[in-house]
Amino acid sequence: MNEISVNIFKALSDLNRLRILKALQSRVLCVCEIRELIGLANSTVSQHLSILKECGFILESKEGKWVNYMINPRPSDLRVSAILSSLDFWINDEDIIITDKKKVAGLDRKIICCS
Amino acid sequence: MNEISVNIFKALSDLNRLRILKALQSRVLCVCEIRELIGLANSTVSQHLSILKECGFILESKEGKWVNYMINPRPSDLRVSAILSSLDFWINDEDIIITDKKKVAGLDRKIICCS
DNA sequence: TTTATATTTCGGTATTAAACGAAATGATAT
DNA sequence: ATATCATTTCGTTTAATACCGAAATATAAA
Repeated sequence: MNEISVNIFKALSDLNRLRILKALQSRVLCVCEIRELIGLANSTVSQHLSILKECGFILESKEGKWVNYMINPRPSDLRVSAILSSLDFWINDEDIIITDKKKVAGLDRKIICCS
Repeated sequence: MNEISVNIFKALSDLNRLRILKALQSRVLCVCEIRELIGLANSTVSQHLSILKECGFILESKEGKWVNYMINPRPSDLRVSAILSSLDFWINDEDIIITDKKKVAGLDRKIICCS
């Protein structure tokens, strides 16, 4: 990855991307589930995910027709891993993120998708 | 300041602001000196400084007709102080920042200003 | 193979942020 | 008080980013 510092901060400079990172801290999510949580179009969510992926914050893995996204457990960039290993320190004061946390538990892709 | 996380990352998501932070790591600078280093208009530099100041990254102090800017030695936000106390860890891979470091030493407000 | 579902890519619009110069402000010196 | 210089604020233009819907792609099921 070898991202330059400004790109790392740019990736973190959008509230919706911070919401996604924090949601993925709870568990693996597919695009549909994230769209449901955040309330943006699928295509927009996909775009945000690709920015986070590009910097090494998250990984994707295919499972049938779904694409699962998860926090990268072993980022090559030390700054990215520093952020990820202390996510609660860096991101904790936005009301919406606290609300999201509760909602993530109730998300079920069997219900959300296929609609 | 009690800044929310996304604002902190937004403040860091511009290369010119990172350049300013790193330059202030070397020493206190006035707006003219920073304008000379970065190559932007005074008004633009002033705007960048106010964004960094708003988040608590830097402090200003007036000295005659000059306004000196410096790294905030005691930021109230833990995230801001975490960034500032490890600036070399967070910001170190942009070529221009390495170039800037050499130039800062040669800046002299007596020569730069008053022109 | 056709159909259905999930995701990504593309093209375009809307919002946000960066940049400038000019005018206004603040401070010092004449 | 007037002039000068550093800085900030204001109004505007330009560039970057966020967003959407439609079309394209990929996988799975019928």
